[in-house]
Amino acid sequence: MNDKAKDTRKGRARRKASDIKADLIAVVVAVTDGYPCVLTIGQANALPSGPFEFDHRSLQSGLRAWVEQQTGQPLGYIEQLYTFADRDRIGAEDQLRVISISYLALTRKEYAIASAKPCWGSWYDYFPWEDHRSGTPPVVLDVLRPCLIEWARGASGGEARRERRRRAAVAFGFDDRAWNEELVLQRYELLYEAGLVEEAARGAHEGALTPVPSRSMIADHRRILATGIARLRSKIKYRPVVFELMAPVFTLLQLQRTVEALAGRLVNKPNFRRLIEQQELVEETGETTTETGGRPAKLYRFRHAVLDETVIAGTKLPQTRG
Amino acid sequence: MNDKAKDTRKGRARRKASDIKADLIAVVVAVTDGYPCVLTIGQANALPSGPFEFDHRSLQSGLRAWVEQQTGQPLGYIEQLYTFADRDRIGAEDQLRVISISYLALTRKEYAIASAKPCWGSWYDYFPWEDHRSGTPPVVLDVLRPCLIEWARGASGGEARRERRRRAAVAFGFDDRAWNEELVLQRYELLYEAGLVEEAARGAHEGALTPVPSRSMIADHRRILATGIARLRSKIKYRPVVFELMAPVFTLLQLQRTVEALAGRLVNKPNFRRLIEQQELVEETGETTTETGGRPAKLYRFRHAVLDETVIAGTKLPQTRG
DNA sequence: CCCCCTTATAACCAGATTGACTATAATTGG
DNA sequence: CCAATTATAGTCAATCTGGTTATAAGGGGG
Repeated sequence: MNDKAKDTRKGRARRKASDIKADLIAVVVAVTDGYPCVLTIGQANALPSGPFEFDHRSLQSGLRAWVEQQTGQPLGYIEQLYTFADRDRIGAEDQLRVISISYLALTRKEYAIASAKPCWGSWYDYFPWEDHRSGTPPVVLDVLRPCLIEWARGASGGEARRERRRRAAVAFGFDDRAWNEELVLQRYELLYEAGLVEEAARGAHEGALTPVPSRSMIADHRRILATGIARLRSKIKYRPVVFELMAPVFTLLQLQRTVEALAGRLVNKPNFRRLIEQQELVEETGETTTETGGRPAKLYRFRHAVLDETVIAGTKLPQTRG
Repeated sequence: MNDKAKDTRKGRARRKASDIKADLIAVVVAVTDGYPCVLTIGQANALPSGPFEFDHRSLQSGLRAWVEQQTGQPLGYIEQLYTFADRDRIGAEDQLRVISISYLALTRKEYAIASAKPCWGSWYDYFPWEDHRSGTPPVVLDVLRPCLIEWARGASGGEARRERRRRAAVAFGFDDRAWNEELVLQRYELLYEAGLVEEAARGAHEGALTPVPSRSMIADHRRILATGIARLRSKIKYRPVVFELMAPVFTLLQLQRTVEALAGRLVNKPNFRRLIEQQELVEETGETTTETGGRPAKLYRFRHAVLDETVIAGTKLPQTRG
């Protein structure tokens, strides 16, 4: 064995395949009172994460362990987001390749243990341009649009300028295009490319443009969050995952408000009810609540049986194209 | 440093986080003459794969390198399938955790370089029960159904028996249920659980049932293939990925046959044409071909522009519910 | 050379789904 | 008891979907 050679000229020697580290990163989401919240650590600028270790039974259980240790929040529903290992993400000294495996988890804050200090924040603090529930937010038209137009003007060549204009228009719904709430990642990447988010300046980019007012995160965590939001906004339309975020018993309006918080746009009330009922996703508990003001609302619970019945088929939530 | 301690009692000492190996595994798909084919190595019983190494620029480029080296097939479209690292997949001697990162790649055989010996096989060799283009295949009703009924009978307790019956019925469309072509993975896992595929017997399972006639693969490669097929069958319905499998110029019927090969079921011809045209996914080349027999068919090409226009929105292929 | 067979292409129709709107019922709070 | 608020039911048109039928344009065999 050439262990000695390896030990003496550590970093610069040829690398073995096992000089690899795997990081687990979690986007943990909960919704309360119409606010879609994400779980963070540090100064609310990092997602819970930690290395995959030898005694972790699986990737998922390793993730659960890290999140619970760092935030006291136990996780229920988990799904994988993406795995990546680009050169940009190399560890210090270039000695280690880091593979990042990111996950989306859905939970409810009530689960949280009091001992730890879970740090929840509305994800619209990080993406103020994504909340269209009260119409297009001012920041889009007043800040982003002029900045992006300016950015497009900076391209070299007329064709490149038109291309930038078109991309911005598609992503943000300019020029009478429809807003598509699923394009979260495309929008973030466009702003990154245009130097309009804080983290774009870190890599010693060109002219340091003044970033759009929004909360940032360390490394590429905000990008991972964007991926999680996009995945969730897409998934609620064809899988009954919203219920992971609901209390065991809820009213239909509460369910609708949760969907709207996630999608960042309002849906039509009668149509929403019809869609939920005709898919038999929920059943009445027989009770009502008056806590909502007005006429008492029937309480419902999720029919867990549908997960077996339709397995993975149909079961789509409203397309929220209203 | 306790390098010495580590070197002497190698395997059994406490492990560092870096005792990790990452494997890249590819499900490479092409379609020719109505056969959906998968690229294999060895005795057509393994997917192309190899470890992620230090000089790979990214996971994807590492995958491309391995596939090209092992099969001579360059890859075009690639998307990630899943990353896993369960204890089952531990390396020999329990000294190494292996993380497997699987990908789905779409390509055309024409690309293949003559030097290597690419080994293509219809994926229905591995999943004979998945091809419903000529109606429900005999193996489903004559072999799988009785075997699964027998398996359900073997459960302990009436409730467990009913549960098994129901799961089998949902997955395979028994008892007047509709066949859902997307449940590829559920079906495979059900057969695995029932001991009806060859690899289920490897883990020294209970009674060695006689497996259903079908081609098997090493390790869990067949399971990964099932994941890839399921993803592809789902994705062709809402993203224009079929075109990655088509020649630059094609007739609408050729496009339809490709979709049918993937979905394992027939679609309605006029509806298919209407769907393709109204989405403006293709444009006429102005030429026609008589190679198809009968009346000459117009030739079309994919409008790559749609990838920009709709970005990630709409653009869905037929739901193939016919 | 004509007829038949095959495939391409166009037109049509009924049922289901969707989006949007309107009306009515049941509470609370002043 | 009235007004405000919320829940719930019903309606209507536009669209989409699955399916069928009819017509056009080639090649090949008798």
